Amino acid sequence: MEHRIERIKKLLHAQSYKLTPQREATVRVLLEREEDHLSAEDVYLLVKEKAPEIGLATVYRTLELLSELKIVDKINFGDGVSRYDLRKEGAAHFHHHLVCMECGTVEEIVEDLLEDVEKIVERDWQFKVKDHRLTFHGICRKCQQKELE
Amino acid sequence: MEHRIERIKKLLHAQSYKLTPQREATVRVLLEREEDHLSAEDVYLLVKEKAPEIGLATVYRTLELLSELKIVDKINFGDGVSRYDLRKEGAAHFHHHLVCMECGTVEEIVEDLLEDVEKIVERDWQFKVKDHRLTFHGICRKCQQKELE
DNA sequence: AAATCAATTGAGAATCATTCACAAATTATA
DNA sequence: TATAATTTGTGAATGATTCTCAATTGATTT
Repeated sequence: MEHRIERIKKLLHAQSYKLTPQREATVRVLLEREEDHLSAEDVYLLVKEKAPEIGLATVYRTLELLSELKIVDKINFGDGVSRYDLRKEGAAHFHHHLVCMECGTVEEIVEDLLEDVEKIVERDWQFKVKDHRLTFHGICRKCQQKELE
Repeated sequence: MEHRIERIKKLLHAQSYKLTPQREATVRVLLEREEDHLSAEDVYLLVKEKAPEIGLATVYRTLELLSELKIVDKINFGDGVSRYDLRKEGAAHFHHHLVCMECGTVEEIVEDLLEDVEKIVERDWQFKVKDHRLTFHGICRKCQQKELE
């Protein structure tokens, strides 16, 4: 954990940003809840537990900054909120998501899976791919089992 | 065009919804601007040209309805607006998008491309895929050429 | 065609997420 | 420690979307 904070600190410093206590608290929340897909509001409430004086705008600003530095990815599952997701250590690409239409659970897929597709897109559309967003909507394992009962 | 309106009319009637003049005007705008990715506001302004009395809320309601009936897909490219995109005739799946990070242009890919990936997801994650969203972010052909100049 | 009932509409208010403005506080640096 | 630049908290402002509700429309039955 500390190691990852250090790395993020360096990334910020490289662009002459500071890792203020507020930013650190925000990053810690993201690290602790890495599996989740927190909205800015969610993050705000969790950070408030560590640093009650923090303001919502600061959380937004921090998330925006981390997003620009590609430390987190901003995603949108279609409910009117942006969610923020830490990039995996050293991952070149954004990971994928499985959103269950029944229960709303979001699973992550870290595997790339899109290498071939990207090659086709680059070749046939002459589009230089820098990043991607892939989300599957469907029924998760648990809900499939429930349906059988 | 008339043929597609008829088809949509039937889809609505099948769920006992009416194709009111306002809804028809909205659908016509979507058909005429099929290549674009219009926001609700965009649609509103265009519909207003045909039917000046229409209200913004009605456009939102219509788009929401068409979205539920899977006649249009609601997408979000990360600027705070939802965009609405007509499904291709008879397409089982949503098409993909190429968003240029330079100029913001959005190209469409109608080809499936994800068949193999979906098989893997269904097999390895036991997730029953119903739909997907795939967007590539990168540099379009035109902007690549500009960079060389 | 008139009566009826539910669906739909327009207008504006309300809500919600996000951004902005700005004075005060903090930080790194000289 | 003084200085300058960043960052912060607060509350107000914005912008997209939804809600409320009375009025209108549309289909259906007589």
